[in-house]
Amino acid sequence: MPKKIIIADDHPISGKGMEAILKSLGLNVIGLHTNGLRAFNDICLQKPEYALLDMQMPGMSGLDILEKIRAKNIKTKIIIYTMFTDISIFKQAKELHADGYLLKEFATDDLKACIRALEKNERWYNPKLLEKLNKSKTAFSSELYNELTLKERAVLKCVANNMSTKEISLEQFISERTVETHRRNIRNKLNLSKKNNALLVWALENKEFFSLMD
Amino acid sequence: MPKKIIIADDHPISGKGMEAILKSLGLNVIGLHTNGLRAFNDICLQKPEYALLDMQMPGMSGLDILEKIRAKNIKTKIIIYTMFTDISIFKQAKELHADGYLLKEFATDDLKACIRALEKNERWYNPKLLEKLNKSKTAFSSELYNELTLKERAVLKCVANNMSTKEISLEQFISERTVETHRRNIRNKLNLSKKNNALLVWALENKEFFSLMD
DNA sequence: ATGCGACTAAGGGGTAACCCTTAGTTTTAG
DNA sequence: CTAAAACTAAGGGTTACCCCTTAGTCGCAT
Repeated sequence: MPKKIIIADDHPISGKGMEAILKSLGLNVIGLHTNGLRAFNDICLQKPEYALLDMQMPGMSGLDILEKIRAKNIKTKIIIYTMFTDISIFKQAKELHADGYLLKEFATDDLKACIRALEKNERWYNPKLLEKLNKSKTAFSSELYNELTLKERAVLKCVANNMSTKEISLEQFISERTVETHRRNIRNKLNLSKKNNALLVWALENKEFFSLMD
Repeated sequence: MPKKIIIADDHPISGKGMEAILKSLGLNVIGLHTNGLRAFNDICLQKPEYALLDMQMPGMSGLDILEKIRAKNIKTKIIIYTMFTDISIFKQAKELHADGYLLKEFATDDLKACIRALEKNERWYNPKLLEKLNKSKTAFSSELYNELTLKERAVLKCVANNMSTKEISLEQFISERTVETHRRNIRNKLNLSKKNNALLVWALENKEFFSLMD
């Protein structure tokens, strides 16, 4: 007996495409929604084996549905898919134990691989995203950040705004030489690589975390 | 007669805090929810003058609620607030014509200013975010990006990984001089400033958008 | 009082990323 | 077939960032 699946996609065309691929994989598409809330209700009602959910939907995102389905202890396996490689959404989906995570652009191949995995009771995530998540171990360490002195933090914030040493020296009322000293001390304290611009890259990537601290 | 307001905040403590501030501003808090969906239903039912919505909520984010309220033509003025200064969420909220946008850390002052503005039928957004949005005229423009040639896009991706000109030349099998030429052409096509590292900064900030394109 | 940490500053030198221009070769489109 | 793009490469120069080291002043705590 073919497995049942419900699709939720904001974009009707993309949804139809998914439906076609799933049918070609021998699945029984029993629902196709463009609205998150309706998809959620339908999943609760029909409890299909799988649900394929777009992230970008008005009302209720795929992630929202995933969370609520998990909370209700429904055993439908949830596959999330997105347009973009936003690592934070992927992280959330992983934490909520999504059963699959696909990228739209690789829909065909990803779907095949994912369905195969799900049938073996395995999870399947787009390998590009897994790799990306792995690489992003430049994670913010508040312990290291806390070792910075006040002046160093001020300089760091300037760096995060891509200010030059000269600009920083003017804003902070210190000489350019002093700014350079601070820069070096910051890099050392944060154990950054000796690559060029390593501090700038770190500052930009961790801006959100310290831009509002202190 | 005091204006009515409904609050939605994932975090009960933060919600209580908001409630206290709003009361001190003479508002009538008629609802306090920790769940997006319930808050949404309550707003539909009671149609208060204002709604104050947290972005981080399970089920339905403040943005989701904003969108659905607008779609239903309910005249409740929506104030969104967030913990972080994520510019993309702010942008979305602006596009959906949120009536207010606050940052949690400045809750007290922001709320006062915002309510005052709303009473004059004006919108109010946290000035820090407005400034940030303004500064980020480095915003991603797919039109401009589409003007880049294939080789230029390849080089841009390398830049976004903080690869040096030498490293790029080795990976792309071209001379360092050629990489430099590409870099300059990219900068010109994207209208980037002549600041040092402007390309690197742009590449890092827009990585998400082009990292998986083509 | 002394000694540590923070902050300041500088000398002297290296490399990477930018600036401007010119120009040859290939590919593609009219 | 020819002209416009795209891709390649280089000459020659400036600036900014980064390296290492030394060193003075200030405030605070043992």
